[in-house]
Amino acid sequence: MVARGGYRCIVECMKLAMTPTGTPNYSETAKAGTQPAAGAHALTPLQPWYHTRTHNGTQPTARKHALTGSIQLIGAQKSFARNTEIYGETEPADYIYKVVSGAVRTCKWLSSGRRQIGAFYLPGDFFGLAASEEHTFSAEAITDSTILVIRRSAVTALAARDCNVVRQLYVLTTLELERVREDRLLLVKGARQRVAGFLLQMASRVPGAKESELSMPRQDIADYLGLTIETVSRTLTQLAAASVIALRGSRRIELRNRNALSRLNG
Amino acid sequence: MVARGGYRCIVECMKLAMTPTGTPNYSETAKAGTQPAAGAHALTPLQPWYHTRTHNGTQPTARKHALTGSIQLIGAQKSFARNTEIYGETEPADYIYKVVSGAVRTCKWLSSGRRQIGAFYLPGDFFGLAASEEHTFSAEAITDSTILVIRRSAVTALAARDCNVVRQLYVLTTLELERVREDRLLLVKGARQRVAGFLLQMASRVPGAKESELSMPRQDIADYLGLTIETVSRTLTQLAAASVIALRGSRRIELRNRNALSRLNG
DNA sequence: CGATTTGTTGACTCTAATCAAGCGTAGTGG
DNA sequence: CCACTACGCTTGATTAGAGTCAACAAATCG
Repeated sequence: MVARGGYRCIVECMKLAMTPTGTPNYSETAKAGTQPAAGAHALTPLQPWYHTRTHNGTQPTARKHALTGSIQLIGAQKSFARNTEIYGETEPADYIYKVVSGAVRTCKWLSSGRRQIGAFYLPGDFFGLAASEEHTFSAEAITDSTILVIRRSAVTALAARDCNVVRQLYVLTTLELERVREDRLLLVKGARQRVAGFLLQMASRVPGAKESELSMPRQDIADYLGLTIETVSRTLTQLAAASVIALRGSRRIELRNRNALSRLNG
Repeated sequence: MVARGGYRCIVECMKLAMTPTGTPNYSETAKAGTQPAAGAHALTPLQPWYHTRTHNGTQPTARKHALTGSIQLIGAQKSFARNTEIYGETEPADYIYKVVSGAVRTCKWLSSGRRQIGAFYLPGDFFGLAASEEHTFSAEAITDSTILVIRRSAVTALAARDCNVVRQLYVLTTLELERVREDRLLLVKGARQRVAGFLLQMASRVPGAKESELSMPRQDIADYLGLTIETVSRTLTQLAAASVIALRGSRRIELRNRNALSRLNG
């Protein structure tokens, strides 16, 4: 293993490109999916795009609305075990993905040996929406996950016929852009602020309230925030000492004082 | 003035919202623009989206191709003096913008009094493409600039009729997303790496080669990289001492050894 | 149950922030 | 035209904060 905390389990059989038939041999068992009312939102009308606020995480489910309906139907579900690669950093971007259950991280290896995590994706989130024909990040399952895998060419074909598909892709990308921009701000702050911001971010994305179940280990948080695992651990301990949060086992964190967190994040 | 290096020149007459006629009273003098062949790219066909590589800055002009043609025509040019605000952080996002000449920064004020710069925009670049109906960053002219100002509602109307417009917006946003993602990586590295990465980034974006004319002052670079002005200055001095770069006046920097910079950036 | 991974804590180091002068150029007015 | 001022930039000394190395504790897995 090259560096601490990294996984490179290259499971060849999971690579998605080029099955003989042109269609991946995934079990098409159409499970209902965990997210509520998939397909219920039909095609968004034109004007309301700009009214889909993400902003301060006040609408945690905003990203889950778009690209439902038709696109959902052309995908196939696939299971990925913990720490297995969904796609590699330089693989052709032939598919787009949607998390049905579990959690996914996208990451990149810096030549320094450090791993950087680009984003976390939770149930309902799309990922793999790349600009180029090659991925610039790799994607890995954090926990055992079920992923909806959608052929990009199918989406493209759909888009050629149905303009609303393009529109939905646009909305999706725009929201992601907004999120990444906001996210970038985290990294210019101190360790306490980064951790505080991260906790708020995650809390705003899960439907449940106070008790936040983080699906990722400390190392992932560290690599996401550009900190070391030690600093993350220490900071969490500090926050717990100040009873801003409470640690209930390593993955379960209760936010006892969001205002204090927001103030820190400021 | 609140903090060092900040400008908040709120020139009311420059605010873009709500002129009585519904059209801003900008001089419609259709200057040819500085970028070559604006409008020459017509409407991009469907498939080639994914072949528009940005990747390692090998195609610095990639972002300048899209959204030409029809959309260009519905905009009006407007001049902004150095350090004036183009739009504010919470203003309604009624317009989108394209840099014709000059340079623009988008920024945000953190409650700590620090200013964070989100991005720099150079001639040919679009900015103000927000997801929500309100801007989350403000935009300011770094130098005296000419900006193409386009009513968002006009774009929306166009998009309703012409599907290709949506497609172009999508491409534009996708490229921006890719860029921001890449950019985020810079901020997890050390000071030397950040500065090196920044220099390469800027160099890849201007058409000319070795001699890079940075349009922004040190403070802007610092706020962009999440460093202090002192650290930026010191780092540049160091790089110059190692003759990786050469400083010719504070804004003019020659890259003498790109390989070394890339290695640093890695 | 032992073995291995994952998380916490401590001591020390090193990098970048902070505080504080000093320099150089550009612009202004006598 | 030159002195004066202002601003942007550089440099130095010190400090705070995160990284590193190392040991240990806790949780998880087979």
